Amino acid sequence: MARTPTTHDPFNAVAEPKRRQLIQALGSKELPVNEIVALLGWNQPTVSKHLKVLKQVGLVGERRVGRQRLYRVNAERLKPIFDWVTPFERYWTERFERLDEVLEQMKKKGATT
Amino acid sequence: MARTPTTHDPFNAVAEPKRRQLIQALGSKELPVNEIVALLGWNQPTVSKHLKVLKQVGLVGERRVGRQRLYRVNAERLKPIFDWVTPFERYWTERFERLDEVLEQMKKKGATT
DNA sequence: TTGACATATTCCGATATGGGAATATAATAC
DNA sequence: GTATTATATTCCCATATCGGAATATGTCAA
Repeated sequence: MARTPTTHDPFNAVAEPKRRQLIQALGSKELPVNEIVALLGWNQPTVSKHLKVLKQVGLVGERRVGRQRLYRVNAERLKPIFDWVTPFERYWTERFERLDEVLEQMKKKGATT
Repeated sequence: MARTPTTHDPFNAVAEPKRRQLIQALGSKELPVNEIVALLGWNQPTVSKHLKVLKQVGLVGERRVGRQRLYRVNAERLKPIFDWVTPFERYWTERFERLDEVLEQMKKKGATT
């Protein structure tokens, strides 16, 4: 067996740095390939190919208008990644402060020291 | 050029489903290869190989104790993924409710209608 | 039609992957 | 030293990948 295909799921699609850039560049805007090319400075086939992968995984949507194809991010498809990684947030965030908060609350309630 | 190597960054390392399972299985525990094998039901070389990749990217740490090697997750290395994906949360979460909250607040302040 | 513009596809090659099977290394016990 | 346990490494192979260059498709305009 080989590596999991890039089109298998959002995790694999987004492993490619350029594909992440692409998604970020799009943001909430809807852009024609044209402008993406200008924006990122890659050559057109490169952009089209990456868009194809992203479309196959459902990470972007496509709308045809005249000779153009307008692409937009389909953010919901990123949720699996978010959901998988979020539980680990507590290990690097100072949101251990939540614990501190609780302790602070208890102090207040207990009033005198 | 070929695909970005799995050992290049957390994104690529975690693209492999088994590697995600592995990380989840470890959680905050520290386990010897032994138990990981039992826990996941894969064969030992498979586990070792995946651990190797994860270690190279810094996603797990290793501690030697006797003949065993205890592995633990290095959660901070997941932060880049979290940071990249988090900005998109607003597109699928009902935390648009934040907006609603604000509007609600304004209503209250403005009192009458 | 012909041409120009917008985008997609094909062909190529170098490269790494992940699994299985077998084997190597390391550490402890006897 | 020898056996045993714990883990890592090597070899092999089918399979995708990404980029570049060239080319194909599609749509509008004159």
